[in-house]
Amino acid sequence: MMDGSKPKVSTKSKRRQRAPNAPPTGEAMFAQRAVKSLAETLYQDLHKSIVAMDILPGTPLSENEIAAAMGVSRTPVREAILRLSDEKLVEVVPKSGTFVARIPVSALPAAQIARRALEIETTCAAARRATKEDIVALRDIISRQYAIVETGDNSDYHVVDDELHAKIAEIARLGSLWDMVQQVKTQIDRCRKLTLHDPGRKSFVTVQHEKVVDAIEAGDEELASQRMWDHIMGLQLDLPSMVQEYPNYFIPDMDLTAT
Amino acid sequence: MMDGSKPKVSTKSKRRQRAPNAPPTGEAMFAQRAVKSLAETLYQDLHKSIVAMDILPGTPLSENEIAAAMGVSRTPVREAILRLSDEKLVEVVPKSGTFVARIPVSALPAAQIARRALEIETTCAAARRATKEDIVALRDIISRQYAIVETGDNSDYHVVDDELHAKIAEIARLGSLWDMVQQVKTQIDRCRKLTLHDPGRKSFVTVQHEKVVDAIEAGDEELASQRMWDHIMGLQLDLPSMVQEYPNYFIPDMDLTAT
DNA sequence: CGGTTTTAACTTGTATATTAGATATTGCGA
DNA sequence: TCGCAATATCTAATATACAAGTTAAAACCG
Repeated sequence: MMDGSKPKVSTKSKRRQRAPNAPPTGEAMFAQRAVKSLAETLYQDLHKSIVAMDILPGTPLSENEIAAAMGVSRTPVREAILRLSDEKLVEVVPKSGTFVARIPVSALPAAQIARRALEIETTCAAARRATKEDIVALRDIISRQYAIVETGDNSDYHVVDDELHAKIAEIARLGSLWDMVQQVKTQIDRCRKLTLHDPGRKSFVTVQHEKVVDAIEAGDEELASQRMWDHIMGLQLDLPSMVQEYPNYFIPDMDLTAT
Repeated sequence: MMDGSKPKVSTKSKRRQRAPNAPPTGEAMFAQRAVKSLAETLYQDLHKSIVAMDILPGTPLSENEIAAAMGVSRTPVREAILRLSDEKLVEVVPKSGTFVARIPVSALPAAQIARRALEIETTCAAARRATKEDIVALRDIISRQYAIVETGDNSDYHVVDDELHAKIAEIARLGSLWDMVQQVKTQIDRCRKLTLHDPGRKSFVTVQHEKVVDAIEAGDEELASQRMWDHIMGLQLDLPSMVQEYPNYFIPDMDLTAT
């Protein structure tokens, strides 16, 4: 590199210099992320698999294996795993191994409480702000839920369920609260995959949804939040028996006999 | 790679084989993370600098520059930046640059609401569970706050402030809620750095803290949460004037004239 | 001199190589 | 057979190298 064959005079060394405190000006800022990075894709895939309990807690995840299996290098795999580690979906043990995270028992009641608090707030705000168009959108989602209940197709119900909650948050202009709910909800979702679901429950839940929307339409904050409360509290996990049945999937960091 | 010069007979290929669904058994699991990884250190440093507004929104962050300055490779720097990106503290524009994130205006009211909801929940639970020892610990923190108020040392007050809220969450056995609060609080904290603080305010806040603790000691959920509400709502940011004064530090993704 | 094109230097994204630590197996000695 | 030490081979952590894309300044042209 020390050769003297520079085409002309050395071009004054400093070329591109961005002014300090200059936000990006180029067009890349507006790109719609047409191509997801490999790391992003891998992250989404792994996230989905872990939350769906397709990969069970405790399962070793090898960066090398995944990289080889997906035909990419370790770097994007690693970046995906680090993100999952921040979300407590994998446990990285330095120099030793990476494992699908076991579910910390203590996180489950806390998650339920946090979710309840956030969704109540969201529901109240939605009841205050909802327009006629918003109500139409909500009822559309509910009708799609009823359609799924009819067909009995299990897989898609929770997606539309989430869609409703997301829409309520959007109406409340509190989308970021729904993002938080989604985060805390993941461990609960993983638990739910461990239990068989009452087939009549989906119908029951949809009716609950409808009642919430009724109250939002009426602008009755109190009633709407009460109904949302009932809806969320309706999901009760039998922790002790679950932990007993699948001890390897949990971190028993809480006394289950206590409150 | 196709050579046939394997040293001996291939040693039965499979050696170390970890049983499926086997959580880690080694001692590394219990290591107290004696040595923080470079990535972790860099993350903490950058996080601190950004939240303290030592690095202003819009400032370009070059992975190469940081790596060179710290005498490490790009890899740990990159991992730190990716984490900050997940927390919305930096904006990464692919193939273009990385910048200290501007503050999304819409996130601020939402953060306030989320924080309020979570801390109310925490305070109620703490009022139910607090023991005599817990109250002693809380009062100790408050006395340290008063000490800081006396000296007028600005820098450490917010640390002890956070300590109190963290302790309340710990008493409530809802530490994870405090973790969530800390996350949403960061953008608010960055804003607060932009405004001069009333020197009498610290004293006022400490009195509020004391009143909250009084209510917790009395086991009065209602009163405690009411006082916590007042305490949290006492912090009002004058968004319009802040955005006007520092337009480059904000993303104006919300109509400030509306509610 | 103004507008356009070229181009080189900068960016992050990904791939590969090296390093250092953890651990299950192995082999040895009692 | 049991306990223990040696070691091979796994792991994640870090370093380096390369590729693909962006952008601002320089070169060119009118």
